[in-house]
Amino acid sequence: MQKATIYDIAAELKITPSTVSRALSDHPRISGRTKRAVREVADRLNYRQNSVAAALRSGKTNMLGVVVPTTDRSFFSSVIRNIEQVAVASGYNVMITQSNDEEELERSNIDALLKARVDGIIASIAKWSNDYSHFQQLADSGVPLVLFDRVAELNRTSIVRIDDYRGAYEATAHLIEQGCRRIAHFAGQQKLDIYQKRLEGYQAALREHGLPTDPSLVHYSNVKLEDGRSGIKQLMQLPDPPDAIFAASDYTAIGAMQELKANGKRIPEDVAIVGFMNETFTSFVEPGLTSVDQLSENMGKLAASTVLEQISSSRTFAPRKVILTPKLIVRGSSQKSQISTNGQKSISGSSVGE
Amino acid sequence: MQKATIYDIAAELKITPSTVSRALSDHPRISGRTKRAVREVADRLNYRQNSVAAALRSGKTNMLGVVVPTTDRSFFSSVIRNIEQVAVASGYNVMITQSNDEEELERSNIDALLKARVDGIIASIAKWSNDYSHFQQLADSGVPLVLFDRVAELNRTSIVRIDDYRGAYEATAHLIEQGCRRIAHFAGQQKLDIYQKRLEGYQAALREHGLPTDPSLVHYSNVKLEDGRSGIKQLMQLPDPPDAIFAASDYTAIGAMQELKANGKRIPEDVAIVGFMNETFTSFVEPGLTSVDQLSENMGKLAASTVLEQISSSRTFAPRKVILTPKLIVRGSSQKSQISTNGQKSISGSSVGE
DNA sequence: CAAAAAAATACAACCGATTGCGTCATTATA
DNA sequence: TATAATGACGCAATCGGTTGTATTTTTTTG
Repeated sequence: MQKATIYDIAAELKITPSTVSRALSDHPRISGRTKRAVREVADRLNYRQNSVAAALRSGKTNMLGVVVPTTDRSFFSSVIRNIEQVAVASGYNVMITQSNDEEELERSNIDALLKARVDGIIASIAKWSNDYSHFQQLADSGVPLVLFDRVAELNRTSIVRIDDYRGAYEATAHLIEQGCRRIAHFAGQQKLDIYQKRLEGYQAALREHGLPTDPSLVHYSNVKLEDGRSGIKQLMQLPDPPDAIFAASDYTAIGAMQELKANGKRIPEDVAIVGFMNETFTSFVEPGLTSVDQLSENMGKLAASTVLEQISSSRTFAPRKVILTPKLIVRGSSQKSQISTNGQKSISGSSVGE
Repeated sequence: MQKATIYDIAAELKITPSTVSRALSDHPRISGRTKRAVREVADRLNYRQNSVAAALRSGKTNMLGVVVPTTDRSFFSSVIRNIEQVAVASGYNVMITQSNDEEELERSNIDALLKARVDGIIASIAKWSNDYSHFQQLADSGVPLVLFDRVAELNRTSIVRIDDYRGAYEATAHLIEQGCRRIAHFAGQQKLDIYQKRLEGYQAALREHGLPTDPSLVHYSNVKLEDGRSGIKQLMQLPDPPDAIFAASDYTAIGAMQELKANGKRIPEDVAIVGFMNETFTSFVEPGLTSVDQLSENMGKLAASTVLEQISSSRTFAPRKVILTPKLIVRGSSQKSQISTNGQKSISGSSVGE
């Protein structure tokens, strides 16, 4: 039993395929009687439109391509989840590809998406990509492109990100408010803009609160859990060890927390900690890890709606920069003064502009 | 600047599109000289095959469809990650859809995948699906179908799952070995086979170790975190409260852990806990949560390779049942006797059969 | 009731590859 | 040298819809 086509329906009703096609898409110039008849037969034959054929002729696949470093980090999977929801609501499907943070895979993923003729692409740049020419080419070739979180300033490219600077600033300021005076920073790959901004926000907060910015308190790494542990080992050997840590990633923060505990340090009394990302587990550890929430849901939804807009207004579209204001979720790991007991105090807000 | 087609290449070289097509696909009956010339022009024109057109003609899209309840649970996102890896290695792309555990969305997702003419489908059944006819139809219509984790026994359908019974049995037996005698079970929706099997494994372990199976110790829920908390509240009011919990989900286990701590109970001394799923956070909480690992990586890889095989051996394929043996990851939450200090003791193995 | 206007449907090209088969040019064989 | 056997490529149909335009049918109008 082959799949039914519009030709089968047309033959059965002794009308032409074009009429069937129009009837199915509710074209105004087809009579109600014909439409009903067509739908009836279509149902009976279990007809399902062949989107491949439709895409070939119409030039629209109704597919969105997504390139992320990996799907199994809760931040990315949450973004994906929300992209998919928005896409489906607009009749689009989503193709997911992973770069494993490698430039080569990133390139070949883009290639595959281009071959599949997706209508638009949403991506977050691989950690080890040195060169963004593949993205720039993409954008220049007219494919709507939206970068999120790990972005780069490219022509014809929209961006959805959080204000990393501000997130870092607020996190650091929060630690200062809690009475911390020697605050260390676990920084990420400075190649990525997000980690640069976080470092800058951290430094600015120190300066504006009249604290010195001691370079020996900044520890650079790949922000994995182990990096947090080794970072602490180093820092604790300083003549004047830190009384707080602001980590650019929750994983590093957790590693730091584990190592500190192993050394008998109390958190937050001896060392307060703030992470970044607000991963699921932050609320499960003890004490709860204060963290900067990246608004993955909004990010996914905005990335999707932006690329959809860009698709529909094809030529005349001005790339959009959306910068969300992250939200500091305060938990036990940083709360020296017991101001609130519910364990969640937050600064928030979000802005969309230029 | 329009996208280049094989016609453009053909025109430039004064040969026919069919020759170009064959040259690009390295057809043996095209001369090396022509192939080189074609590739050179293709590169220069930045040609990229239009897979939509190729798919229409050849009847193969080289796309796999995936239906999961959600992408933002680490188990599913890990499976997805591995599916994608295997798929890409074989020249396939992956379309992801989410059912949100709803039957209606699950149906419409399948519909979308069918319209897109994916070559095969990998799915994990939605929690609230009462009726699996949409999957059976799918399989009957000849689309290669592989179900994983949350499976159902359907015709023409391959299955990749873990031995939930055994996982539960080992988990429970482990608790018994640790000296626990009143072991409660936080069970999931019995509609789903996986939760039934876990309950059965739990009961079997009790029986075979000469322990009574007390129905009041089994608490049914949707296995969310809150269900763990409320479950504990109930159980602790029993005249003879449990000294151990085997939860069908890590989330419930965490909830239980939190509630127990809030009541001043020590873990594992007063109450030992074992979860199921081995989510990332299990190693971050304190004490570490002993859990049954579901081998998400293997599951993803096997699901993908199975559906790929099924695609290539289309007609003659006998559905395969793959049952993986889960692995109990022992951590602090269940370790009363301090046998090993590394915090990880495990039973393991994996079998492929039937 | 004939002509004009509107409504409904038919015709046919097209999207960009793939592929079975036919054809011509070479080379090998007798 | 005539003929068979290869090799290399061209021809044209095809996949299943979509869509601009032509045509027929129906309704409206004078």
